[in-house]
Amino acid sequence: MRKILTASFFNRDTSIVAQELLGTFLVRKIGNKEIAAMITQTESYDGLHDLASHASKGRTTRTEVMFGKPGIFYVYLCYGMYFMLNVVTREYGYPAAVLIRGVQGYNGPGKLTKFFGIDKSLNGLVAEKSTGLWFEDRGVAVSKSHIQKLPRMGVAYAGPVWSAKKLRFVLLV
DNA sequence: ACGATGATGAAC
DNA sequence: TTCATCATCGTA
Repeated sequence: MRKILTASFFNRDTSIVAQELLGTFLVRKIGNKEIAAMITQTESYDGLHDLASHASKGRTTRTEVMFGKPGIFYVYLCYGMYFMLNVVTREYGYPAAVLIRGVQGYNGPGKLTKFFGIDKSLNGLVAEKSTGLWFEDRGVAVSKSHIQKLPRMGVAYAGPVWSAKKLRFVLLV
């Protein structure tokens, strides 16, 4: 079973999407080469009130895509070196996204984007086959007991309340 | 524990 | 136009 995830999958509660993304595959096609890896770690960033989210600063040139349609990519450069891959969730106009923090074999968001050849040119594009990067449900069953909930990483600046929230989801293998 | 390295947003 | 800040990683 191979089902490509579309807008209706992403147009839901952000932490539900973040959890259901675990066990699905991130697929990248460059030319006629196709690579895929199972997603094992995600983080949820939801709404203007979430101080850890870039969108908490409001609508800016950088955060604009987070207000966009569900199922588009939000890619940005971090620490001048690494690209971060996010997928926009919720309805158009509501700022929310899921950070793809790790796939099987490549933990760490900077490493996985390097491995998949992801850069800013994908920012704002729809996750579908024609883009060359999309999400696929390959029928891996993930039970709730195999999902670990932890605080998000590197978000101490968001203050004690928001940095403590368990919005990082890890798939136990 | 820390430096590399550059886009970003806010202040001036 | 300048400044502080950062959703990281590899080397110490």
